[in-house]
Amino acid sequence: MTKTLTNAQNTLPPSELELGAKARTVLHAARKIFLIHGFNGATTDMIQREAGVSKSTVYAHFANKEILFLAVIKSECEIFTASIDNITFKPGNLTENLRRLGHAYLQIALSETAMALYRIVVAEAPRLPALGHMFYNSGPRVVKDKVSNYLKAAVESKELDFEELNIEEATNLFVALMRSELHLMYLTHPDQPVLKKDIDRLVEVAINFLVRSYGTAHTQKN
Amino acid sequence: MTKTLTNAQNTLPPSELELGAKARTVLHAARKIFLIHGFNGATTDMIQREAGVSKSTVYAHFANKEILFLAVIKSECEIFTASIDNITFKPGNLTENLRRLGHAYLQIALSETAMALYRIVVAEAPRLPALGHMFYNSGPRVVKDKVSNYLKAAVESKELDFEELNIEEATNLFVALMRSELHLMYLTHPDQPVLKKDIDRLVEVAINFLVRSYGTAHTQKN
DNA sequence: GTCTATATGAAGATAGAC
DNA sequence: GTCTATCTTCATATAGAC
Repeated sequence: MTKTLTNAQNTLPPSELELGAKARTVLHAARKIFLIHGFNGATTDMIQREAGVSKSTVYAHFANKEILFLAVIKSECEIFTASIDNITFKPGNLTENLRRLGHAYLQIALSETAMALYRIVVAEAPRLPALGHMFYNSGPRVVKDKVSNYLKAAVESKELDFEELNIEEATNLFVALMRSELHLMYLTHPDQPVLKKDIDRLVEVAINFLVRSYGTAHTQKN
Repeated sequence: MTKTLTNAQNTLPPSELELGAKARTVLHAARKIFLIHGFNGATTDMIQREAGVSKSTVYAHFANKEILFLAVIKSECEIFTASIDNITFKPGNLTENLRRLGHAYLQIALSETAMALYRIVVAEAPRLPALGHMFYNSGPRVVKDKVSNYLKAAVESKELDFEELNIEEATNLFVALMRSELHLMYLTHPDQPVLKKDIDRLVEVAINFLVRSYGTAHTQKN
């Protein structure tokens, strides 16, 4: 009777918080294996072995491989969102805040975990569109809201003026400048380490670009 | 004896041109199946069925699944490069040429095939780094060379002046502006069609952005 | 819930006839 | 080279004891 109050459909993965200790062990093992091997490359055997439990323990908590996979991705997306939410602004000038925004974002987006997640989601999205939407809404969407709010404030305080562009377009441009081409570079060259120096330079170049185009008399250098 | 003149190592996939009719049938079937299902998701059974041949015919021409996969990706990359090479400039003003460059690039990058290829390469790159390098060099690298050459000419003709930026950085910015965020949007929302209107707007916005920042007295509007 | 053992199916790859 | 039939391995998932 009271059972109906919990997850009505067992087609949905359980949320991490409502899991017991053993189930979390399985989830963490699954996270590791899926992020390394992808959905099809990962096997329930690997996960079971990594977790140090038996097969039936896995299936006692997760109906099947796909449900377990979705639980992992959902959990990762939540962590992703949380770390973006943690980005803070130092009250101060435009350039400094854009710099913080850029560094914080790139530190997340270029992390091992985020790139592994990106690889999997982009690969599986055609089969599981919900995955793509979840990822977009937990990551890029959240970043863009953050940037968008900041840019809006900067327009109101007359530090920026986008003229013919609306805020969403301006946001897209700035975020795009930040991520690419470094993101693509690392995605296709997994054997090369992410260099802090490159990130720093990229952020400066992007900020410069933005301020040159849409800074006001207050913020333009020339 | 003369055999040694051909592919010395059978660990390398054969080039498309040196294949017989049946082998090409297999390759084309494999192309379709791999681009839809990815490496692990595709099975040799599917490929065999799609090609309308038997299993041993597949293995007669390609040593194993991975070799066949590499042959497909290599072939796709070559086509990719060729279509980028086809981008031409209309002698005329800066804006018009950037527009041609942008449209041609996005038409390729946002095509079904290119996005399917991107999904697979990005997913498999950690296991097969050579794949990532090949893709980067056949696609993004070629585009960037194209853009780079054009921008260099535009600097020499005093239509653009990048000041503190070198040409490579300027190229990265422009290409990044073009691709993102539309690329990411479509990757994570495979159920949504690519809209010409969005591409057009994106190209205009990016060009405007570039010219505002780095146009000279000749090319600036204000 | 958790284990060991196993059912059941599918995958990659090969044997042997033609 | 190409086919049919098959080998072997490994995958997902379950049965049944504790």
